[in-house]
Amino acid sequence: MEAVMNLNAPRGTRDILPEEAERRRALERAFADVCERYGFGEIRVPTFEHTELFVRGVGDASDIVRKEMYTFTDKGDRSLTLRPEGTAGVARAYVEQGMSSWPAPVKLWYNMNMFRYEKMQKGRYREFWQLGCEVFGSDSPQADAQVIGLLETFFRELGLGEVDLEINSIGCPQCRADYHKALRQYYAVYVEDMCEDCHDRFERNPLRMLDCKEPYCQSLAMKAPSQLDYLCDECKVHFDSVKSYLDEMEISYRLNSRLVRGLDYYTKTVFEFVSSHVGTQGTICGGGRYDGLVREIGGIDVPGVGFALGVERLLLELDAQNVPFGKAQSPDLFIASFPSTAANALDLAQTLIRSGLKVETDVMGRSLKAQFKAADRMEAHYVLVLGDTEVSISRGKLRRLSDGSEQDVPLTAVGTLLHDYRKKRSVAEKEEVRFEL
RNA sequence: GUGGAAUUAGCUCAGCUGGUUAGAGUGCCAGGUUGUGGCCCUGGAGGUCGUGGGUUCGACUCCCAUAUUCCACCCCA
Repeated sequence: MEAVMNLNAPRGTRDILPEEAERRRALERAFADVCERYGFGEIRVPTFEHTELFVRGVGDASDIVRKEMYTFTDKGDRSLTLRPEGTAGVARAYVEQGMSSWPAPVKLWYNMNMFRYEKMQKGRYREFWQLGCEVFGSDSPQADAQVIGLLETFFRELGLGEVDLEINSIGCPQCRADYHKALRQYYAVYVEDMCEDCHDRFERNPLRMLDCKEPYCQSLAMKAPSQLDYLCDECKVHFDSVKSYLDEMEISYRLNSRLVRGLDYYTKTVFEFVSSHVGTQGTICGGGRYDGLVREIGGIDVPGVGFALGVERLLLELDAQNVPFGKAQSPDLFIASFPSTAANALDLAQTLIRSGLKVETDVMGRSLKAQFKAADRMEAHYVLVLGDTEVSISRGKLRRLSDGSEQDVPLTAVGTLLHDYRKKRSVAEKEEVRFEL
């Protein structure tokens, strides 16, 4: 009966250790910074919402709602669901907080964890993080172009290359209905011979038949009618404008008439940033316009456009492209001490750290030699040996680990010197030149 | 949800067709002069071989279950 404790993190969840946390923090900061420059404000919404919100918002035809939600009943007998995506919750907040009376457009960004009950693969987790933006209140193609522009800026500032932008328009409910009809008409004669999944898709969501991987289905998809030919005038003009704005901003994109979104709320513009490095989960970022969403969840008729960016996939991509990003900074100084000077070391470290430096001291009672090894391992820039002599004359030798050079300095000058060194380092880094001291 | 592969020291992995005290590299700790790192040398700690059953004289090696990961679908960030 006594079961052995399962020490594994639950399937699809993971521990984020300091090294990765550091990179994430850098990523999140960069994103927040770009968003603020584009005039977006941060929003944080609850981790769980009433299940009904996602069923209505994301759509009961979507896979997310049909089989991937973490739904539970609380003690008040309410059905709640851990958010599987961000937009529905943000849209709910928009309605509940009366943001429709704010000066339009309302531009929000978020950084939140999401939960989807899915089978694991690289770059696909049951708890994962998304960075996202939403623009409420503008039906202008300028808004579509601006969120894409924001992403382009973000990727550029990260130093990320080799991600492709794909765009498409899936029209509005009216012209999409026409297109669905046309698709069904086209597929009707073949459907018997198509794969099992496509039988289901034919009934539920014919758009999906277009990106089926089965050879036969794919051959049919090649000749299937294109959504773009069925766009109504308004949707067509909108899409053309989006494209021309992108052209104007010199953002390259690939038209993909078979690009579909997994969530039901999308209208008109849809887009993805894809990479070839993340395995089958090549989509790093997905987004689009969702003009019907706010009304669908019970608000007024407000247009919206936004995107969600997968943090784990972006990190994989940064790794794959060897983008140096968010590396922890090494200590400015390691203070080596002896039992008799431990207190002095702590005190000096305290002072220097308060001045803004990163300083390490030994708390393992190690030999001097071992302290040097430790300092070397953490790539400290300098080591100061603080022994009885140094304490009594208030001077010490500051040793630079990169070349072993030492200089004799008053202890009171150490802080200033190190700040000075640090400044020179950062300047050198910026100009990508070697610096001499 | 479907199909397949993997799981042995902190990490990356050996371990032949089941046979005595389970290995390497790396990392970690310590020593190689009594106050000085990176190289080198030596030593040490660390594994109930994912977990639970079963077959067997005997299982890390075979069988079953379960957990986790990975791959292909599905789908998505």
